[in-house]
Amino acid sequence: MENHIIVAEDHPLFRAALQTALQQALNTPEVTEADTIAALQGALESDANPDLVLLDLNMPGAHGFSGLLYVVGQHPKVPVVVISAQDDEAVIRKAINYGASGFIPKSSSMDVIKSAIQGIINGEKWIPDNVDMSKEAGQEKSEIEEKIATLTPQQFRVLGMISEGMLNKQIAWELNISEATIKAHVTAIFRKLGVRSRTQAVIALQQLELEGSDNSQNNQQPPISNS
Amino acid sequence: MENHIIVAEDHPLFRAALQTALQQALNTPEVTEADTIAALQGALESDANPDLVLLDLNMPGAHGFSGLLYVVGQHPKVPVVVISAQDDEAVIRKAINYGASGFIPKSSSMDVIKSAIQGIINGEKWIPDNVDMSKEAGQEKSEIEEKIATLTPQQFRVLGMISEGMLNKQIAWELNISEATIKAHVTAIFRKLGVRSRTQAVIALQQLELEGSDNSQNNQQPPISNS
DNA sequence: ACCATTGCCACACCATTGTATGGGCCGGAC
DNA sequence: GTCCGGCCCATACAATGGTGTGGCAATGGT
Repeated sequence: MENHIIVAEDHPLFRAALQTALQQALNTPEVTEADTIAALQGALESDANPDLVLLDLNMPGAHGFSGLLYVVGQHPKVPVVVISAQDDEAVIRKAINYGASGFIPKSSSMDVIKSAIQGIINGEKWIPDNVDMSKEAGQEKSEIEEKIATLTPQQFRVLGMISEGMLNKQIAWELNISEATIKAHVTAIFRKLGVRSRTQAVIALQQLELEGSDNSQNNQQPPISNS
Repeated sequence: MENHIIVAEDHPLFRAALQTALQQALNTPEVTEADTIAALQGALESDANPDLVLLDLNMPGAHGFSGLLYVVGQHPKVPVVVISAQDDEAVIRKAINYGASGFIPKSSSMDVIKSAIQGIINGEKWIPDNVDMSKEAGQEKSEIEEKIATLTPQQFRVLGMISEGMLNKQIAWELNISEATIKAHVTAIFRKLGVRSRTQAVIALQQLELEGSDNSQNNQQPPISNS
């Protein structure tokens, strides 16, 4: 069988390793590589129904889970496997809750990666088995996450550039479209995100990244008793 | 002896607990409380030479280590003890490298806190003893961190408000000064940070928070099999 | 006492941002 | 087919953002 796989992975070495794993795990797969979120978007526009997307978190152009949220938001039918160097239980659970079909830690061995890919291609879920997915399975997406998933591809690109500090003028030049159009996109993005300035937009995006790092002082009162 | 201590801590319960610890650890200390970075700044302007500052990370008005950086930048002689719910080794080492005189995890018992305070008042350093500070002791501050330390108190306040998405006009109203003055501050801040827009300024600030969470692929186990 | 430095402030001026309105071109869904 | 929605573009306008210039007061070194 011929499978089309999109590999969205920043690090060239690891991308090559994934290539090898795919060649061995599948029969003559057709692999498209993407090293940025923009490239991933391009690949999904060429073929909106790949059999699988391997997605690294923390790619250039994305922040935290925003890349995953975008893909599952725009292409709900496409199975996405998250590949990440971070393998906290919280990160894994979050990825699955946001619609990923699986999670493969970068520390996995080649054999593990191969079997994971084969399983997922056949419609299974796949996660490291030392993770307990049962508890708290029913988390919801936060506000901002749902909103990001409603952005159109172009809007998502523009938002990414805004959150890199670029001016409307620069974005227009980079995308080869007029500044007037950029402004139109920007206004649309603000409406969807519920903010009123580009500064607030990048602040909203930061929230995304911090949410995973859990923690802290939710309700932990001081452990003090005293004399 | 009369000691003047500033307690900068957001959570009221914990602030009260620290009060108790201070009363017991020291002889009739004079304690000033601050629940925001702005309040801490005010306290430091009233008395620029307190004997000790207890500083919680993640206070309203600060982001990550920016509060610590500001205090040590503007008041290098004042000993600062960081108090935090996060007690990762990386966070602790970072705090010390940025000029903190000690680190007290929020999970510490009352006795530990008392002895820590007593030690630091006497000029010692104090860190949890399960942390190995020897390795990599000579880290340097990153670009952005050094820059933040050069901000004036007012500039620091303004930067904090910018990174909360406020307009110049709103900031002016909040600080009871004219918008023109805010703009002057903003321009000065940008120069010091090396950025050209408020958006880039908040992006620069995010870098600060992410730097600690590094660690990436230190996992070499291939511990997986599958679903 | 003098000067240099630094923070604070205000006015004038230009650049950027954000919105509204209106239009044209597609491709997919009904 | 028609309708809808994304994408593109333009004009005009109001608001906000950012800089240059200069003035004032306080500080600290000489």
